[in-house]
Amino acid sequence: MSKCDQCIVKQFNSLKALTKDELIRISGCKTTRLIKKGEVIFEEGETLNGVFCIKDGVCKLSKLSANGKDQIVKLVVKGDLLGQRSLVVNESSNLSAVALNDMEVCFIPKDEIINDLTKNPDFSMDILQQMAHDLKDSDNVIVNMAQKSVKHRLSEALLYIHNRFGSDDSGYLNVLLTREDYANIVGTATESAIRILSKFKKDGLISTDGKHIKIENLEELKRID
Amino acid sequence: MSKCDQCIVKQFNSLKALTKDELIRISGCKTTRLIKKGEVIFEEGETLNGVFCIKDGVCKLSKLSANGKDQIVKLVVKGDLLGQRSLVVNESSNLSAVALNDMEVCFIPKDEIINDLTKNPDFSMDILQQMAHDLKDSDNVIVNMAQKSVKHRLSEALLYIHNRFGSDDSGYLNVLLTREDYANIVGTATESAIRILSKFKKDGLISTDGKHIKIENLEELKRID
DNA sequence: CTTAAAATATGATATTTGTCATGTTATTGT
DNA sequence: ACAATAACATGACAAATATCATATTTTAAG
Repeated sequence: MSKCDQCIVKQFNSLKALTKDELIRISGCKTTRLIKKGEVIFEEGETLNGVFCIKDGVCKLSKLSANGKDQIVKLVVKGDLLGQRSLVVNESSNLSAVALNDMEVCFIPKDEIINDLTKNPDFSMDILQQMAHDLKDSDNVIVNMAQKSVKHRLSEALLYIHNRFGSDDSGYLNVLLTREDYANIVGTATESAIRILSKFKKDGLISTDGKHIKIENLEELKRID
Repeated sequence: MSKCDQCIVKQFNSLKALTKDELIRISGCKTTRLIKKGEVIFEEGETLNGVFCIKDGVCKLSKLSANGKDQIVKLVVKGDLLGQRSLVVNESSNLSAVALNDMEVCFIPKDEIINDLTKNPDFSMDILQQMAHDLKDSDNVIVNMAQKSVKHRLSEALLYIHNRFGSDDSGYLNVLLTREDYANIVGTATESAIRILSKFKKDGLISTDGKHIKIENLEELKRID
């Protein structure tokens, strides 16, 4: 069993605010789980019995809209926590989580987190700050959705993924998304996303190799509006 | 000077989690301010030196988009707190706040709130829960913006205002918004908002008297998509 | 009370985006 | 290796929405 107090991943989330003792206690009750690409971590409406700490991999958080389309609300990466929101308000999850590549996650039972939340002000303050930050991000997403064109949103999605997840040696984005995923991030029809990506390709802004996308002209891509 | 511990308004926000002593202390340092309709409470980018507790009135929280349009992100009412997010992360405000009618607000200095936040776990937990709730709301707004038509969003805006703020004796919505405000809530051009409201009126879903809007057929309005 | 400014309204038109159809190319399971 | 399925691609068209112009009505300032 790996030890949370020695885990580097916790540096990137609120668990860093826990004391050594608290981390050791959590080491004793956490479970580690390997999740395959495409696997569902939890579904919208499901009761979460704890939080997930992402040790490796990326997953998408989405919500089903009335029109039957999934809207991807957030991408969650190595280092992020998952499920705190639902846990804090003691509600079932408002989002579904699906792995975008093979993942390794640690599951920490609800009671442990609640316990730390009530007893360690550093921890609850860190969670609070993280949530305040998420809320600001959400405001920005709302404004983008409301005011920017699909083309603009898609260019920004590419730039976001480039900045957040980086690219491999050959310059291809590290996260593999289907065209449908891209459509579900920017909130458009899959065909529209495909068309716009084709246009970007034709204009030399990106190149593609199957699902792999490489940004060829970052500056021009930033200028899209 | 009015006493916070006897103020009914605090029941509706996180200040209810404060002890009587803490409330008395806050009574001593808070200032009350009357704000006229249309007046700016604070601007995007402005440093907030505390939080506002809305005693009466309504204001809009908006963010300026790159295209020069304001996007209204939230309506804040009597009983709500304003500015906690910025205060928690110690950042300048990401939103502007403008009064939609005459308001009465109490301003509580930053240090007092920070002090309570670190010393009273009930208070910080309440703030945390409120923020978790806001975050869920934001997710829903994102999905709506991304997946629903302008007409649908506008119908839902009317229903939201009806539910949240109610109507007067004659059935007119209690909050007066310009057509531009409606456009900025749903994220569309002012002309589009005007056109759709005209259509709603023609179809008997609403009636209008200047800026005053009355919902005439709630059920049909709910059916718009 | 009057006049300028702002808000509302509506037509004409352009642009953006969605939908449906259909074909091709990749992936996956056996 | 090979079907079956999913993903990608693209044309044709429809629908939604934005933009620009202009007129009318309402509101606010002096």
